[in-house]
Order: sequence, then C-alpha cells, then structure tokens
Amino acid sequence: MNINKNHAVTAQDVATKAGVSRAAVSRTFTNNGSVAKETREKILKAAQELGYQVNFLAQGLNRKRSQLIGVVVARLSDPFRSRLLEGLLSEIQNKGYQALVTEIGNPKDLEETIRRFTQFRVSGVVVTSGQPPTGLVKECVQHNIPVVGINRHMDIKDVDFICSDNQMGATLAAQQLIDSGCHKLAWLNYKESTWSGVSRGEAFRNAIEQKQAEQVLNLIQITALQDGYEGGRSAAKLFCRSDERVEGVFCANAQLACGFLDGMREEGFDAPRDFHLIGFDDTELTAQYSYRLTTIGQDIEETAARALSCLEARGRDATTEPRFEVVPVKLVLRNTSPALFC
Amino acid sequence: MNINKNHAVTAQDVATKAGVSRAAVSRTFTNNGSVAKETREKILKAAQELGYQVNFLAQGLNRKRSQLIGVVVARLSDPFRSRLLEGLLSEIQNKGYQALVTEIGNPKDLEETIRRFTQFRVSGVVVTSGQPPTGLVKECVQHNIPVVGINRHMDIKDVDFICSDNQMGATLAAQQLIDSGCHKLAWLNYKESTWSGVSRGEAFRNAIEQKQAEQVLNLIQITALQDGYEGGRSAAKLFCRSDERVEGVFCANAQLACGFLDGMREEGFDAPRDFHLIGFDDTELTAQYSYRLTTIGQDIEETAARALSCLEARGRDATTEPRFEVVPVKLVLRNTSPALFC
DNA sequence: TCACAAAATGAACACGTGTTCATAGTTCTG
DNA sequence: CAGAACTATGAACACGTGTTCATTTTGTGA
Repeated sequence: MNINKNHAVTAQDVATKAGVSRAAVSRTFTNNGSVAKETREKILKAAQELGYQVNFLAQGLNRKRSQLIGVVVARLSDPFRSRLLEGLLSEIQNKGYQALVTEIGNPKDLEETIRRFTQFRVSGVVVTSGQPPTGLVKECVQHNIPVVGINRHMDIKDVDFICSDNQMGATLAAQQLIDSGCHKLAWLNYKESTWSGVSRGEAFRNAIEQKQAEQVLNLIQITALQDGYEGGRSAAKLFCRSDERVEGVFCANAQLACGFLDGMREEGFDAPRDFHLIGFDDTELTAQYSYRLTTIGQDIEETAARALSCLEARGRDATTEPRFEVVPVKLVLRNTSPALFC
Repeated sequence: MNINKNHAVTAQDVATKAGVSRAAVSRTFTNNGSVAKETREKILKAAQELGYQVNFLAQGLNRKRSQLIGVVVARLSDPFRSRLLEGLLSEIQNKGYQALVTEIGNPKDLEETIRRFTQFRVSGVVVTSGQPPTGLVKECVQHNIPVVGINRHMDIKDVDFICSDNQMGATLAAQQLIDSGCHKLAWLNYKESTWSGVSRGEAFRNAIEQKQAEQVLNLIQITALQDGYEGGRSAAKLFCRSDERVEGVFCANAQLACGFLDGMREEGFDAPRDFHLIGFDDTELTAQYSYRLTTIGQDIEETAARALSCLEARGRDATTEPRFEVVPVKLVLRNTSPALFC
C-alpha cells in the first residue's frame, strides 16, 4: 500500500488518493468548514486505507497551541500525590489531551520546566507542587497559557485554584473527635508545612474554639521535624517522652498520621484504645488492616475535573475572573476513631 | 521590549535585532554548522534580551522527531509503579527530554494512546504496563520509534527489554529462607499474574529444587484471587482455614506480601514469630514499622537509566540487535525474615 | 427559467524551524 | 605568491497542517 515505508503518510497523500484537494482533507478531520457528505466519505476511506493520522506537531504549530497539558508534580512516592496524578491523567486523556508530566526535585529546575511547557505551546498547566513557582507561573500567564493550582493558594493574578475543603474537613474531624468524648486534642503538622497543612490547622483551631463555648476543650500542637511517615513516627516518640497527654489527634496528612500511629505503637500506645486519630487524605495505605485510619477523604475525581474545566474556560477567554473553588470532603470512618452508635 | 505582546518572539526577530540571517540563529542554537564567535555572541545577547525560546513544535516538525518520550503506565496507585515512574521522569528530564505520560485503564484505550505518541513524533516509548500491547508496539516499530519494555518480556522484533534479575532475587530469597531454617516453603502469586510474577515463581521453584539436593524441602503454591494488598490478605485468610502449614513465604510483589502479612495477623499469626516472609519490590510501605518487610529491592535508577540508554541507542541506529538486559537486585533484610548471626 | 443564497471546493498563505547549497572571505601550504 | 582547504554566511527549500478567500456548484423560491 504505502510505497515509501520511511515516508509518513500525509494529508496530501490522502487528498491525492481520494481525488480531492488537501484542504478538503483538513476540513474533514477538523470538522471545520463544510464538506459534502460523499466527499467526506471518500476521504475517510482513503485515510483509513493509507493509515493516515494527523501530525500533531504541524497542527500545533499552525494553531499556535498543542493538545498538551503540562502537569507539575513533586514527591510521587507520596501515595496521595500519585493518586492525584492518576486522577489528573485520567481526566486529561478523557478530554482528548495528552499529559506532559514533569517532576521537580529542587525548585530551581522548575524554571526550565515551565519554559519547556511554553516551548511546546501547551494548552494549560496544572501545578500540584507544594512549593509555589510564582515566577514561572507568571511567565505562563504572560504567554497566555492557562494555569490552575491544586490544593495551594497563590496570590497571582489570572490563575485559578482548586482546593479541597479544608475548613469542612477540619470541622468534621473536630466534631468526630469531640463526639467521641475527646477533650484533650492535638494538631500534628510538619514544621515547614505546605499551604494545605497550615490551612487545615487553622480551620481545626477555629472549629475547636467554636466548640469551646459548649464544653471545656484543650488543644495543643505537635510539630514534626520531618515530613511524611518518618516525621510522624519520630514526632510520636518525642511526644511520648514528654509528660503531655492527649485523647484525640488530627494530622495534616495521611503519611504523618500513619507514622504517628506506628510511633505511638512502638511506645506501647494504640488507637483507638488509648487515643483517637484522624488523618487527611484517604489513600490505599490508610485503608489497610495495619492502620485502618479514620481520615478525611478528598474527592480526587471532582478535583481533577474542575481543574480541567478551569483550564478550558480560561483557554476560551483569558480574561475570566479568577476562580477559587472548594471541593467538598467526606469523613471516612475506620478503626482509629470509630463510628458512634448513639 | 516586545512591541506586539501577542506575537511570540521568533528566530527571525532575533536575527533582525542581531543584524544577521535567521539561519545563523538556528545554527547558534543547534550547535550545528559553524558560526563566528562574535556573531554567536551577538545572537545570544539579542536572544537573551528578547526572551527568545525555540518553538519545539516547529523544531520537531522539521526534524521529524520531537524531544518527547512516551511513557505507558498502569495502576499508579501501586507504590512500586509510582516509584518507577518517578525514576523514569527523573532520568528523562536529565537527558533533556520531556515525558508524555499515559495511563491505560482498559487495554483497548492503549491503541489510541500509542497512536497519539506517534502523532507527536516521540523519540521513544517506555512501556511499564503489565499487559502487553503487542499490536501497538509493532506499530511503533513500523514508524521507526524505539520502544523499550520494563519488567516484561515480549516476543517482538526490534524491541529492547530491561528487567530486574528475577532469577537472582528468587535465589536470594530462597537462600535466606532456607538459611533461616525454613523447610516448608510457599510461593504466593496472583492468579493472573504479570510476566514478572510468573518469572519470579519459576526462578524460586528452580532455586528450591536445586537446594533439595542438600536437604529435604517442601514447596507449595498459594494463589491469590485478587491482585494487590487485598488479594494477599484474603489469600492469607483462606490459607489459614486450610490445614496447610508453612514456615517461609515468598511473594510476587510487595503489595501481596503486605496484604498476606496483615491477613495472617488477623488470624493470629505473625512474622517472624510464626513464619518468615519475603516480598519483591522495596517500597516505602514495606519499610514502615507496621510491616518491616524483608524484600528484594529493585534498582530503579539503574533500570531507568538503561531504558533511556536503549532508546537512544536504537534512535541512532534502528537496526541494533535487540537487547534483553538484566538489572541486579539486592536482599533488603528487615523484620519478617531477619538477618542471621552466624 | 431566472435570480439569488448557500454550500462546496481548491489555490495560496502562514506557522517557525533545520538544513542544504552556493558564495564570499580567510587561513594554510609548498 | 598561487592555489587549495577551510570557515562563515545568507538565500531557499522542506516539514505538514489550518484557514482565508475567491470561485464554482448546488439548491430554492418566484
């Protein structure tokens, strides 16, 4: 069929075979402009037989925009991060785009990364990194590339944000702990936490303060010197060596929570026997038998869907009013703070 | 500086500003052809001031090859998969490429996926999926796109493979279990396992058979009806209800192993008290206090590096002899089968 | 049948780059 | 010093597509 094997079949080939002009082929595949029904059929048949497929590079060059969407991720080893990426990939592909994924190690790489995005004329950029790449995001905006941030509020003009409802999550956690009879509460977070963590902590404090009108409650803060599982574990050990006592703990994320639980176990304490524990982010890990952690579950599919919706909206009209959308969360009751039977 | 804000600065702009031809600009940025030292400096200065950056779409169109590398992943929620992706991303970026990541849910999506890769004229494709996309891989080969598979042997012409040393891993595991005094051994795998799993099982059986010359050993097979953590857990429960007894278990992957351990715990057994347990894949999860699983650790960085090396080699010369490279693994001793003090 | 609107079509341009080719300038060599 | 070898440079073409703009064909109502 294809005489020259090394020559990728082009729209011209299809046009020649179908006996029409190349413009007609282009119109057929973009559904742009009008083309007679039988002509379209001839073209589609010829394309099918030749195995024609549009060259996205040429298409993007012409349209000044590719079907690519840049995704900035960090620390994929964190289960929540990888689940979020999974959700984003799924959504991106469903909408007919392709994901250009970049992991940033040290922040200085990020400049080059975003630059590459613009060089590929991406249709949009999703930033899931905790560290805010302010300068580069501005560069994108300047290049007219829509940007959306996830779980991270940045004070940048013309950028949208999707965020899980930290307020709601913290309130649910506070409610559950208090209803379970906890009076001495703790908030566990990493020392140099991301914005999400800080935001959840503030919301938790507010929720507790509000409840203090009804009953006497005590809130202390436990600070982890590392992030992730190990951070939570050493925080627990340190905490046990102090003479503090606590009945209910709320953690900034699931990794910290699992680590904290394991650290407490090493010291002879366990949940829910000796204290209640609630984490943020409902990952596979938290559901496992060894943890069975009660958590605040984020709606990843909804988050991803809204992120892409933002990108598309801003792609159509760059002057859209910046959105700051909040996605509802839910309380997932498991063993470390079990359901109440009233 | 830039008069027309909506007009991306092009090589022609740089040429005009520097008072040279556009060809000189191209030569400067590609290090192709010769350009006088002072001319180059003029051009670089002008480019710097204008903020010029090469349009990768145009470049790719011309070169018939983009700086993109397609990565096919599946089940990112599996910690090992996401760590592998992390390693690949890092290597891809270090080599100056960009990753086009696609997650495939059901296998029928994969055809369209690979088609998209070819439409973007990727420089190579990395397949990490367990399911073998034979047809599409062939399509890539036909389009002269290098393909490399990871941890999956496929019988396809002109495709390279990188694989962790399952033979070595299984032998190390057998040695450790036997040296620890286990005589009744079991191999746990998912019913419809990937090639990796099957390969590890065969190697384990071989290793045991070899050892049987010296002492009497017993090997049974435990089959999980699901994959992943839950598969391991239910397999353990089922196993306990049988009257079989076992002293050392080797699992096809870490998720199965963690699940199996938790399942056994639910039934009142624990490792290493009642049996020894070794898994494959050393992930963050296995290191955590609640599991402290002895595992076979894969060298992800090395695997990723070799994968890219294969792609580049085949990119230079498509007729290279197909490689099947084996990456050494190591035994990571932890609690479920502790180190021996001889 | 005619006038006119609407649909269909192809020629031509634009997108931004890499690379070949011929030419002018420069250095080397015997 | 003449010729050769080499470096530097710009004009021109190719890459494969989308889209505009005339032009031709078709359809419609009177």
